[in-house]
Amino acid sequence: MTGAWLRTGEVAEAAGVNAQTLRYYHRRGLLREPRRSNGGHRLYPPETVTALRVIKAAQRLGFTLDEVADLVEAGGHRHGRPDRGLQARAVAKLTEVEQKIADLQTIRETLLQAVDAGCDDLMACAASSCCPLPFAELTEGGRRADVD
Amino acid sequence: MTGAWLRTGEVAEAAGVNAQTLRYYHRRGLLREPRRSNGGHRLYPPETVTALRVIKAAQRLGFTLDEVADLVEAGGHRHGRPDRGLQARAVAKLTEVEQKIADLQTIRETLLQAVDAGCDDLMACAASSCCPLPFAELTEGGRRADVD
DNA sequence: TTGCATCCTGTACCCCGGTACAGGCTTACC
DNA sequence: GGTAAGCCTGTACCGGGGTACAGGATGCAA
Repeated sequence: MTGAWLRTGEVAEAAGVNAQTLRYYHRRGLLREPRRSNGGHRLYPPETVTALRVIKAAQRLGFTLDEVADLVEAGGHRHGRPDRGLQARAVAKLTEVEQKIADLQTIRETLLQAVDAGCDDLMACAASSCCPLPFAELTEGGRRADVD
Repeated sequence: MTGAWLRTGEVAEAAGVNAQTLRYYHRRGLLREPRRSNGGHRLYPPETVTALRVIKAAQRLGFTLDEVADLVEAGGHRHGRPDRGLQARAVAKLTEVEQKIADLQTIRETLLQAVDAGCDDLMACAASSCCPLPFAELTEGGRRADVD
């Protein structure tokens, strides 16, 4: 089973990422360093392409690269750990995503109101209070802004 | 009318921002440079606090600082320009926000499916295709990812 | 006048997810 | 064995929105 090793560029192209990104993921601990040729060139097993697709999928689901690194790690040595990573983390991420959707919907409402009100100069509106824009600090009265 | 000038720290505190942020906004063209004391200290009119609140409100609505700078500028010399900035831009931003909501809802669905399916190791799932996660490139078949 | 808080400028740094470049070595093919 | 494409390393840079720090000048009150 020595016929299928892939070089950096081949892996990158197959997974649809930049070759530099591979090195970056090694640095970030998302990919293990593969074996090397005598001359020092990396030689990847074909599964690496799958690993990259997994990483990209997780990113699309809103996980940061640090979180992805955790997930991969958790998947790796999940040999009887009580952790059971993926489920719990997916649920947590789901909550985050739902919060973000709610936030954006608030923003949407506000924009709609602003358009309806037809105001045309922010400073003038702020002065005359004709405008429904939330000039007061939302971040103190409502939910915290430092969360996202 | 010379009793109400505010110093940098006073403005910053009244508006709930860091004093350094004021300098940053000057650099970005979001605030005009105010008058100075003999010694070179900035002396702001009280409206500056309102201006800062407006900027923060616009940010909360999803405008970037560059966009806010445009909006402020447009509001300022809107003396017969055909531009009529705020309305058009608010509508455009509304579209963006709605797109983001739609994207997040797709992500939400996918996460829900992943949780339902109960898979626990990304790599294993990717290999066995038991898992409903979109490991293939969504970004090519579906909507473009370079938009946001 | 002295002392301390505040302010000034310029510059560097932070996070995040990469991307680019320089200068040199390896591999693959003819 | 020559040559071009590809790969190696280290380092610097991008954008977005700030924050921090150094070293010096001012402002204000006692």
